[in-house]
Amino acid sequence: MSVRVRFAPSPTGFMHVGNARTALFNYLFARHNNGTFVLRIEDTDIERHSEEAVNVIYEALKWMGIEWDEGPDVGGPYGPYRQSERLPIYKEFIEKLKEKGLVYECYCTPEELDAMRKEQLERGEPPRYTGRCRHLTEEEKEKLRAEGRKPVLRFKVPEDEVIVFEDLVKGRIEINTRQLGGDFVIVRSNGMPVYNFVVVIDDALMKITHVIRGEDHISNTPKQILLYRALGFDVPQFAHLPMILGQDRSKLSKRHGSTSVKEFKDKGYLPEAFTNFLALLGWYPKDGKEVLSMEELIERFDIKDVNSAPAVFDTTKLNWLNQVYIRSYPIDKLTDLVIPYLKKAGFDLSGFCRDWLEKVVEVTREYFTVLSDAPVYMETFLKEDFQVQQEAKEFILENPKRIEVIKAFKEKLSGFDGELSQEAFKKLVKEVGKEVGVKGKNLFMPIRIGLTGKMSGPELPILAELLGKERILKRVDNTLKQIGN
RNA sequence: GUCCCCGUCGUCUAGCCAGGCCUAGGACACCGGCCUUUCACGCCGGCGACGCGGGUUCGAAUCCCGCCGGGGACGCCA
Repeated sequence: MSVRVRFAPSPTGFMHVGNARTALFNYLFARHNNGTFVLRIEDTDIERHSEEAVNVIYEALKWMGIEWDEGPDVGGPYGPYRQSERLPIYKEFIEKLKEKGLVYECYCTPEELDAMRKEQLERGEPPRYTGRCRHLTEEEKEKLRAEGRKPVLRFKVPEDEVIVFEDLVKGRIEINTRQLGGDFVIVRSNGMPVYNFVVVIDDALMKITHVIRGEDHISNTPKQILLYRALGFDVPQFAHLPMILGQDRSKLSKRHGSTSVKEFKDKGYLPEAFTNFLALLGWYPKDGKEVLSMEELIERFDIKDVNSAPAVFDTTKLNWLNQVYIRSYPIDKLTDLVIPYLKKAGFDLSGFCRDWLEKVVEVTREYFTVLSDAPVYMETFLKEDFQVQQEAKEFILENPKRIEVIKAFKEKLSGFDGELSQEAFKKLVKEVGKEVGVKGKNLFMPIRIGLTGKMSGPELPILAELLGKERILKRVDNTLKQIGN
């Protein structure tokens, strides 16, 4: 039987990194096994659902390089792929359970249930539904209905049975049905079926063979297995991924900082780096190679190698990976990605040709951690009226020879004719050094400051060649003016 | 409270199932050096962990028990 997995997010308006990793692991597992990756939208909670929110999911997956074989937009043989469109299907199976006598109507109100739970907790008991509506007579029901109560449908949980499943990540898990919290709701009073029920119908009908999801679903699994059995479906294999934790070791949430895929995209993380990083959260390749393309991830991925311990979400390594990818990215693609950040930072790029811009990206890329760093480092090339750094000013003022160097350099360059190649620039600097009688730091640093206003940056000759005579002259004047000469 | 899951360097992890090859390996971060007439890159080196206590064994990170710690779930959310 061929492998079929699914990613089933609910459209909340943002894609959490935990969900992103779940999607990725499902995808890697599917591709590694030549299986099918299904995208299903879990929107039974209609109030919150919006088309916009579904798009957020599409965008995030696409950005990460995850493609789905079946889904709401691309269709597939087991559609529809949106739970809100599957209501008639659910109805059919609800009827089946009714016929079998495995469900019953419960007229308890949310308030009553809350009170019950509270009491139980106070008595130190685990909160559970006591099953008090289990044996209501027709008359009693009629009476409750007359009060205006609308019933929910509850599934009868067997008394004392051990549900066992072999989790692909965690190993054997056994849970007694007594721990399930009593008969659970499968249809709300408004007629809408709940997650634990629809997920089973959908996974079964969509022929899902492996359910790969977060560890927080372990406690739902026995309930779902009960439903699979009740409906006569084959139970799929389960794989529960360890939780992703924040710095404080609690479940990662908004209060831990950036947790949505969009935020990482906007900060300027490359999708390759982000995906690579996520893959390493809870999984490790046998050969220990850590920088891996999607193809390489697919090749190596095995659900059995997934770690069962939770992982702290620490972006330090993501930063490193991003640098690695930035340095090896195709320069035209990288330039495309960098330009929006430059514009946002207020640079007018109309005066620069594409070719030149790419060259600048090439010599500055090794300084970026994230793409949003680009403006800071590229400013050196894009702006003539830069601010001279305080540290640089002080350095020049420390020794009168240093300002002399800048002036001599300006003089020499003004009289220079022709293409300012790297070689020509080097020669020029050498002559300045001789003239003023300095060398080393005292020669090079003033020139660097003259050109950039900074104490550090790319190699001078490369910088000079890319800038050209006119712009260098403007810069030197700018520096001189700020130092007070 | 009850049940479930988890516990190796600061972080991601290898090793654990099939005990000795582990004076516990790698990566990131950090620190130091080299390279470089700057910074960064790169290269080399360093720091740094088996939660605790018992047991089994000639031998335990690995097996068993207990404790402690962390997390998750107990919804008419998914």
